[in-house]
Amino acid sequence: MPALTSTTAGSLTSLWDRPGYLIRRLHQIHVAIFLEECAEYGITPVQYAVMTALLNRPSADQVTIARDAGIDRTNVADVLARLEQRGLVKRKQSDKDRRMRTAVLTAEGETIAREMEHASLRAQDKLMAPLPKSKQDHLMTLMTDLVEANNEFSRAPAAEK
Amino acid sequence: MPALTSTTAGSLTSLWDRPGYLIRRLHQIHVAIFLEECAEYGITPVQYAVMTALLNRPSADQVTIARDAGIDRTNVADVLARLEQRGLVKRKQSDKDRRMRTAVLTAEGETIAREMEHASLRAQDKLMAPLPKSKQDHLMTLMTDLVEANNEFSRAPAAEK
DNA sequence: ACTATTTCATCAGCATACCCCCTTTTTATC
DNA sequence: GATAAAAAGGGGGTATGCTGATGAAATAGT
Repeated sequence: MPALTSTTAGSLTSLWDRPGYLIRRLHQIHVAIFLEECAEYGITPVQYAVMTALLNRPSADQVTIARDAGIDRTNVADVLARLEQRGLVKRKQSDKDRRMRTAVLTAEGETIAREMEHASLRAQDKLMAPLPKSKQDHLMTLMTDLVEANNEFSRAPAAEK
Repeated sequence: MPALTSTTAGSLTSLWDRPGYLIRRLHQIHVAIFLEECAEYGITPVQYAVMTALLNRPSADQVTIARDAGIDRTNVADVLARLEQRGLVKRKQSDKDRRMRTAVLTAEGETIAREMEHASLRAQDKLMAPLPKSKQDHLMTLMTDLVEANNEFSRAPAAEK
């Protein structure tokens, strides 16, 4: 570790030496850029993740969506409720297991999800632009390794790739 | 693993290829680990960032704290209110500028802030442990570069190191 | 078949994080 | 000195993310 320079008896640490700080700031920045680039759709990053999960696996139940998108179960229900209110998603009770509520994208929801790919790619590019391509790839690899290795520590452990 | 392969024309992207997804997950995981390691103190990562900022710069006003800690200024007010309620922080109106409310750590707040350094370092180590030291440093460098370069895009642009 | 456990969903509650708008106070400009 | 612009703080509102509790339904073990 970069050696948290202890200046006084109480070692005043710079926040910039803390991985948690950098991760939090990176998250803030990504959300800000995403919302800006996708403003015309009024869709948040998490909503987009849920819609992508539904694109890949239609009629999934909420637990499956949570695992696919790496989102907390209780939060998935809230997100789906908002998407349903906007007419982008339809939910119904499963016939096989009446505890489950499955969700599918509506025609409009699917259209938006597919259209948003361009905007979301713009947001990615804008976020990563300060790094040269090789370093972008390196960063992706490092983050992937870290997320995979620590996956179980989160309340919302994701399904594998 | 189920391998969500792209089945139709619409190039279904795996969430794992998106930097935003990895950053969000990394953030989730860090928060979870931090809360676990620091459970005895009942302090959140953001609260700890604010307390660190106050350790480095006592009697700062809320805007300065926001810039030091990289937190939205409306949020800083909420965080300070909670810390004040717990007796870890004291706020008062500035004499020089009566618009400002300055904050200082109480004796208890300062004690906790200093004691928590060990727990927070444990959390850092646990988060970064899956990577060898050299890659940890590399990741820190890449994240720092990205945050510095994109700093202005965030709603809460931080002060420089 | 019956009980015990697990699983899925929801609700209430707290903390973060941001937005917009408003009031108060300070500073800048004329 | 009056007025305009800027800055600090707050309130209200929305979305995310987690915890804990409750209830309903399915499954496992006996």
